[in-house]
Amino acid sequence: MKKITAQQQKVLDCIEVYIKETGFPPTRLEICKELGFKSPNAAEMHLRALEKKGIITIKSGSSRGISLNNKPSLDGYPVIGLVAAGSPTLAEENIERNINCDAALFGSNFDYFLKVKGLSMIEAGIFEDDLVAIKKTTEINNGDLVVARIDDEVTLKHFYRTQNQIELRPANKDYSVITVDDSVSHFEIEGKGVGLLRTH
Amino acid sequence: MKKITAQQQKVLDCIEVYIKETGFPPTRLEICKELGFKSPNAAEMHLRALEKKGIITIKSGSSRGISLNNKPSLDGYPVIGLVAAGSPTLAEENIERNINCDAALFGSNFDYFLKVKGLSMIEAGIFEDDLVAIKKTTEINNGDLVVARIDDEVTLKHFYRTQNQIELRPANKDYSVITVDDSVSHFEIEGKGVGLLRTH
DNA sequence: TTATATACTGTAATTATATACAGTATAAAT
DNA sequence: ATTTATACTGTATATAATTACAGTATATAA
Repeated sequence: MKKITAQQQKVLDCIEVYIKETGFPPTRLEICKELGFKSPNAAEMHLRALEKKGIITIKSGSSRGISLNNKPSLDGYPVIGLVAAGSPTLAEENIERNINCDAALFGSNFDYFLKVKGLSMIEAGIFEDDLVAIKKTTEINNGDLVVARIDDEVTLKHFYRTQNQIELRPANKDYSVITVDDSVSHFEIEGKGVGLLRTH
Repeated sequence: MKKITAQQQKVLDCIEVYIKETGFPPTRLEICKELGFKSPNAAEMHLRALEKKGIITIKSGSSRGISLNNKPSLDGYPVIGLVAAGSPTLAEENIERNINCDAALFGSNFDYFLKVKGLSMIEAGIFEDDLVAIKKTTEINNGDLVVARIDDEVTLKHFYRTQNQIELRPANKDYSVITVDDSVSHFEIEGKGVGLLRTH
């Protein structure tokens, strides 16, 4: 993101405050009135600059057609979509969006949401595109829902430790159990599922 | 809050979706285009009705001057456990606890959480003690997850309207379809499931 | 029976708004 | 030394948008 000038920041703040108070964005003239400009073109130029810098989007020809592109929700939780091979789960590139909610929404606190891919946990009531709230921890008990990394691939399964090996069990009879053994060069528990969020 | 008609609900939903997608409210003509009306006055009249009922506020003379009055409830969203026979779902005695979260957690806004009893929706990934986010509305499409009241009993099922009857279908082959017919003295749709919350 | 509310079509006027164009001025970058 | 970006004023105009008014039709309430 490019640097923003002091005046552009003022205009941006003005838009944010206006939306917060009214529920819709201001017009050029309203921005001028608020900031003391005498020409609508003053606002127009700042809006163009902000758009060029990718901070807002202006829908041409529409009144009040300003949308804010920044949703950095300070206290939101990141939604992790597909994890690119080799990148840390929480890397910027894997964050799909942010969700604002209470830290205690699922009893214990958590760190991020993982968006479920595939149907391997369907019998546990975990469907594709469901969001599983993940708490970063390596304290795992048998039967826990875990996020594990196996050879640069991230997977969500039930964890079971038997006498001398670790099993990652799907909840779908069409999938097979993953056994962590010598054929696996890298294995790591990233965290534990503490909750689930689904939008119908 | 006064009762809202089906058409007014459509207009309200349309506004909510539009704001969610663009960041600013629609014009009368945009509402018409979305809902198939041919006169801007159709939208105007619905907006006036919604304003009269206190659901929206219209800033006169402003383009796109629509604000939603839906307030993020101060002490969170109620979790409804067992609904006592004869009592309104949201009656004090049925509220188990309150959950603090964003109104837009599930895309559209919602009114309360219903705690799931029994296994009748298990094949839809809805387990016992899951919390289903319910939006109070009577606008239902086939296949929607609905909260229905049948003879003072509240149930969560999939809604299907066939030629001449209404069916409430469970998502569990061990349960049978409920057919709404003459044997039912009272039937009412209370709302629609828009999301799900589960704590592991 | 007569209102009153819902649910629209269709037209038109007024005003709200975006946006182009012509300037002025200053500071930083090339 | 000349361009380029910032930071505006001031005017004008096409069009976006609200909103009034005149109808039609149906259902429900008083």
